[in-house]
Amino acid sequence: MEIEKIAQCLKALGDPKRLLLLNLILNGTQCNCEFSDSLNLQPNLISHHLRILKEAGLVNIERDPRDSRWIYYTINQSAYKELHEYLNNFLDPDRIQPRQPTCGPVNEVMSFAEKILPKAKQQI
Amino acid sequence: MEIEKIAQCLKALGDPKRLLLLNLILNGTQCNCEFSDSLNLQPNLISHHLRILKEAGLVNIERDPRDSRWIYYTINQSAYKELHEYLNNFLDPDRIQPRQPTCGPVNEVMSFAEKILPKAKQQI
DNA sequence: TATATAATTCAACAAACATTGAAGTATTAT
DNA sequence: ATAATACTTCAATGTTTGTTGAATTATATA
Repeated sequence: MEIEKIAQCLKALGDPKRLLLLNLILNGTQCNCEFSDSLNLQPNLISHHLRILKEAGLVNIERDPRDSRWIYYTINQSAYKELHEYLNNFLDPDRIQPRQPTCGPVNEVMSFAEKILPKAKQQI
Repeated sequence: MEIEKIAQCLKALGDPKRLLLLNLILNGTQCNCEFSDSLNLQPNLISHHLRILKEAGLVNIERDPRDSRWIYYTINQSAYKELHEYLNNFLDPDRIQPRQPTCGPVNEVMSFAEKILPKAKQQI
């Protein structure tokens, strides 16, 4: 998954209403009308936010075979799993490295240590 | 962590350049000048994006005690861990529920089953 | 004191975004 | 055929955002 795609997903999720919307879909809610009632938003605004989630690839769209006026949104499971795994790795706190100065005053001290006190530096 | 705060963090991360920036901080890089070199962006633009990450609470700012012209950005570990855990739960694919129709044509069938075939419905 | 350095802040702009109300599409019900 | 339903798309609005270049702050150096 490319970084632009990850950013697009995160941007799509970076809105409280869309987070609530996605949460409803996760819970099994699906119709625009239900979203509209739950979130107290106009149907066209729901459509707008759903499209952003869809364009990010997080949700699928499906029309009811009996009455195609009804549209059901579902989680795109593969994309969802991929995002989950990517973020779980990316945001892993174990990845946090201590500062590795390559410039600035601290680095000059390090350079000094490198020249004058090579063994002391190894202990730092 | 409130949903608005989560959304703010996700929004802050919803930009390729800020993802790269955060990745550099995670790896131990810190000075504006280094970010500027790595990402090929002007220092003031780096400042802009760093501020958005800071305002989301994801990074800390610290001035060099020897030469306070230099500013070091570091990961806000507690906020980072909290976000990691929250998203790991929120985006967990196991949370995905099957559709639970409460309206639409499918629901009418369910209502029919509820009235006429209560035992058959339990098998669905 | 004057100059250089590291980074931020300001002003300005076009592009993108959320929101609203109205119109449109496709389908079903009467 | 007409009306109702479920939802989308369009047009218009004000707001926010990313980007640029210039000005500014704060500190260190010559």
